[in-house]
Amino acid sequence: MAEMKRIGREFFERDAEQVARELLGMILVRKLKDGRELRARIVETEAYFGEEDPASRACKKGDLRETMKLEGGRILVYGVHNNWLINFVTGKKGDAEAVLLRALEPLNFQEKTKGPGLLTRALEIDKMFHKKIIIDCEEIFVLDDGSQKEIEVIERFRIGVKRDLKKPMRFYIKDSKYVSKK
DNA sequence: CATATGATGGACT
DNA sequence: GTCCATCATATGG
Repeated sequence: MAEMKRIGREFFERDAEQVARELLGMILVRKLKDGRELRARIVETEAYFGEEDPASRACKKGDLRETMKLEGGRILVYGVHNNWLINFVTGKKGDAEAVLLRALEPLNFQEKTKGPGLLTRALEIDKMFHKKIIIDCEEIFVLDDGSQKEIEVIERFRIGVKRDLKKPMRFYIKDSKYVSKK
């Protein structure tokens, strides 16, 4: 078994695209109140930016933009169509950037996780986590087991957005059965 | 307080 | 691929 390393602040304080790519293959750990520990591999992510990104909710002023401007490593949760979506804020303080978690591969549990709204339900993530810091959070964090180097990354345009950027900002693990959409 | 708005999911063609 | 139920949130008065 490869060494399990917990991801720190430096990892998140970089460009959203870079973080979105490198998050693939890593393990998201969620400790529930009842003691159960859910583990899932991150298989699909999307990068979002600020004012210059027409698909980002941070292109308009408000709490979403302010949260995305915080330092890398913050958790951002917001609701749409009665689903909670979880993001990790990336970049330095002042940069409006974040990475959306779109799909997970469950490792030790059996719930639907093929989609951003489904995975938050499976992991019991809600607005309580908004603005928390993932670096030293006991209830949720990310582990690197070193499997990332064996992964082949596919690039696609983002899903469900009206206007996208010129460059694909959605990334997923090739051949994963748990990707939300090919 | 009123109301517009989806970074969705699931059902259906 | 298209349609749409549904509801927390953001924003403005």
